[in-house]
This record gives sequence, structure tokens and C-alpha cells, in this order.
Amino acid sequence: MIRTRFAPSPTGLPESIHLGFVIRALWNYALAKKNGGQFVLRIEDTDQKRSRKDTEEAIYISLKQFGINWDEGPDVGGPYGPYRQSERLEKYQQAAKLLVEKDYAYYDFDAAVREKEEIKESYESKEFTDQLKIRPAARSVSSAESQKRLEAGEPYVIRAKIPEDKVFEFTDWILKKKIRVLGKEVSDLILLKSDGFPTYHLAVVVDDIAMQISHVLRGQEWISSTPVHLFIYEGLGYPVPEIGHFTVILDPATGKKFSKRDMEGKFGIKHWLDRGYLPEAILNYLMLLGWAPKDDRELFTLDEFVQTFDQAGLQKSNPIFDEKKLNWFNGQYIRQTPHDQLLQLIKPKLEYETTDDKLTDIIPLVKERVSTLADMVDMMRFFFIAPELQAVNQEHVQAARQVLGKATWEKTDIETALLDEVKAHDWKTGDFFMSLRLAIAGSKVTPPLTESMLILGQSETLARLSAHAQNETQT
RNA sequence: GGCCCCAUCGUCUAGUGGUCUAGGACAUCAGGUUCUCAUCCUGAAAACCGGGGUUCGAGUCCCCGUGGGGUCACCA
Repeated sequence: MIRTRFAPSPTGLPESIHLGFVIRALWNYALAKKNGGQFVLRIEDTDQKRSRKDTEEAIYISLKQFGINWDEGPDVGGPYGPYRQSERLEKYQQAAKLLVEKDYAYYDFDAAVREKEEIKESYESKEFTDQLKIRPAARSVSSAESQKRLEAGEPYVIRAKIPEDKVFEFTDWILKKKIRVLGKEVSDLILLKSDGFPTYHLAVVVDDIAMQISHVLRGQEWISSTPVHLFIYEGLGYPVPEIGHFTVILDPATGKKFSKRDMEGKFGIKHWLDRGYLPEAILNYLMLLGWAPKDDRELFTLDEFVQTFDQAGLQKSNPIFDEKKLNWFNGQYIRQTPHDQLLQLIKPKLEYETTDDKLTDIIPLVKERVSTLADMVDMMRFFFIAPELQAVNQEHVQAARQVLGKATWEKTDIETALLDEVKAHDWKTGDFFMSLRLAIAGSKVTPPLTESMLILGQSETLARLSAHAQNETQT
């Protein structure tokens, strides 16, 4: 039975939940569903200071927006709950104690708290040339001594006791390669913090065991901490599940992975949804960012993706995010979305009152020429709000006003009337229509003019032309 | 910097030793359709990081360089 999980930590602002987030949930979901397994959602809120309830809420909402549903999770429960790590504290504490008993871990009463900035700066310094792994003196303190300090009530952390001469090895399920790391390259990382909460390393292993996860699939940033996890599995006496590492999406501006820290929501899910990208389009774009099917197919619904999903298609090298291609996908999806659905999507974005009937007329005209819903709103604005006065050719506007005033308000009538006028004056058709376009819509880029005038109505069309006819400005 | 991962058009990728004069998509450019823009159609330009091996034969296997990324916290 295949059981996968998506285990985000609800830290940072809700709008910092980014696209990389969805992609990892998606692939885990696809693997489980393709094989009739379960997909588990687990909330990793072990960082008491940074975890936020509203961000946890945003995680649920985001996944649902993309149609990714979980079989077990904090909100829906399941046989291996609770699914929120802050509710499983005793389990981690028990595991940590067991590890100490088996000499896989030890108490450290003097663990120094280092500042994040200080640590990062040290990476740049020369001393890093011969990086020493963390091996506190507490490592060799006798258990009797530790017991004494423990009874005295001194605060402590529990660290992994990594054997220097051990060789850690596992075969990455995605990279399809054996990865080997020497014990001396691995630090005695903290497993249980002084506040009694576990660190990620302990919690993730304890839970993946408890929840019977068969495939642990996560981002490549986790490769280097996998040895510690291997060590914990061993210490706890459980077999290691399949472990695989996905690619990391790179920011085109920096070439680095985008994280929830260093940006103002530039890659946040909310940011894209707000700008009028459809969840289906975003999802489809994401599917192909780090995964490819055997054939040249590009368009997939979620269900189709799940059916087609094949582990072999997962890439090894990190892709760069490309907004242009996302735009293309979004345009494709907008064009294939039925008009009535588009209407519902557009309505909340409009800053003026209108009727469904009018929108129904307008939507077919604009959907062909935009790539986002926001573009759509922009393009249809002139139907409701008269544009600012433009510098236009007076003769064109005057002539049009005259003939249109007499025309029956029908497509063919309007067209022949206008075209006759062009012929009569020996104007260039394009120039003439451009003058009208500017006067009526205020832009050089609009839906087809006659259709637009039809919707605008005769009186409004004439009013806009008149407004321009009185305008002193000449071209 | 140590350790680890990766390496095909600008970007996402197909390619699992011969069918590769390397295929598709986005973007770009040109043409067609057209009252603008867009859609749509047609076409063009565009890549196997470098050097050694292995082999009758290498984009495909091995090694070394180079380049890119990740990581090095009482954050995940």
C-alpha cells in the first residue's frame, strides 16, 4: 500500500504560501492516488514561535483551491492521528528518551543558542574551509552525571550521537542513485529542544513511522539531513521507507530557490490567484515544472495528471520558473472555460454595477485576447466607463457620427455605413477605424469595433463620438 | 569553503549505444487571416558545457575539469 504525505509547517504569513508548496503536495498526491493509496496531510507546527493558526488555515484553503484533497489530516482525522505535531509531544519525548537509552542520543545541558544571522555570516568566513561538525563536550559525559543534572531540574536538549566512522547510505527514489555520507560530515543535531518540542528531524521520523508512510518525498533541500533521519530510524528500530527528493524551483531573477522568507509574496499562491490566474492553469503549469510525460502532451486536468503520472517522469535538475509559459497556460484555460463560468469569475472583480446579460455579450469578445482575468477586466472597462478624451482625427469622428446617427443598430448596417464613408473620402480603412476606436474605447487595443458598438448601444456610441467631435485637440 | 545533488535550444523538456542531418511546448522572428490587438494557421532561427576514455559506433556508459543548485540552526 502506498501512503504519501505532505507535511508543511504553518510558519510565515498566510500569503507566503508559494507555488513550490502546491507542486510537492501535487506529486505526493498523484503518486498515492495513481496507485490507490492514501495521501496524508500533516501539520508540522513544532516551532512554537513561528507557527500561525491563520497560516495553517491558508494551507487547507490553498490545497482545496487546487483540488488536492487529503485522506487523513488534522481536520478530517484518520487512524493514525493526531495529525498536528504539537498534539503529539509525548510521542517525540518517548522516542528521544529511547534513543538516549540506546546510546543513539545524549543530554546536553549547555547547548548554546546561536543567532541565525551569526550562523549565516559564519558560512562566508574563512573558518568554514575546515568546517567542524557539531560535537559538544556533553557527548562524552557519563550518564550518571547527566542523571544528576536531570534530577536537579536543569534545562536540556537531546542531541543525536552520530558515530564518526559510520557510513550513511540510501538510494534516492527519485534521483535513482545511491547517496552516501560519512558520519564525520554529520553534526550531532538537536532532536528535542529545551522547550520539550522536537525538531523537524525527530518529529518527521517518528511520524512517518507512526503514520506508516511508504514514500517520503520532499524537496532536495532535505538531502543533507537525510543521514540524521536514517540514524533515527535505526535507533528506533524501524525500517527506512522509500526516500526521494524533488527538484527545487528556481527564481529566474536570482537563480536561487524561492523560499517563503525572501520575498513579498512574489511566488505566493495568493499573488497569482489575485491577478486572475486560474487554479487549473497554475496547476497545469506546475505539473510540467519538474515532471514530464512520455509523450508531448501539455494539457492535463488534475485527474488526467493522476492517471498519467509516472515516477520516471520526475526530473533531477532544478527548473527555473517561467511566467511566460504560465501566461500561455492561463490563456488556454480562459479560452476553454465556458462563458457562464467566466462570468462568475469576473463578476467579483468588477468595480462597477452591471448585468449578467451585458457581461454575457462582452465576454466572448474579450476572452480571446487576454491571458489573465485581470487583463479581461481591464479590456472590458470601456464598456462601462467612458474613456478620457483622446486626440483624434476630427473628420473621421464627424463623419462617423453623421452616418451612425442614421444607421439601424445592426452589425451589417453599421459596417456598410462606415465602409461607405471610408470609400467616399478615400481614407485608409485602418486609420479610420483607429480614430473611432480611440474615441469610443480610449485604447488602440480593443475587441472588434462594430461588435463593441453594438453592445455599447447607439446613444452611448454617438455620445462618445460627439464628445470627441467637440474636442479642440487635433491630430 | 566542506559535504551532497545536477548538467540537451533563452526557458520547460523528449531522448535509456546505432532509427539524432536531436523531437515537442513557451518565448522570439517572418508570413497568412484581420478595422486594432489577440486567437488561429504556416514557416524560420535556436541546444547535446569542455577534455579524456570505453565501444565498430556516444546526447546516451566511465573519469577529470568547469558551471549551476542545495546544505552546513534549540527553522522547517
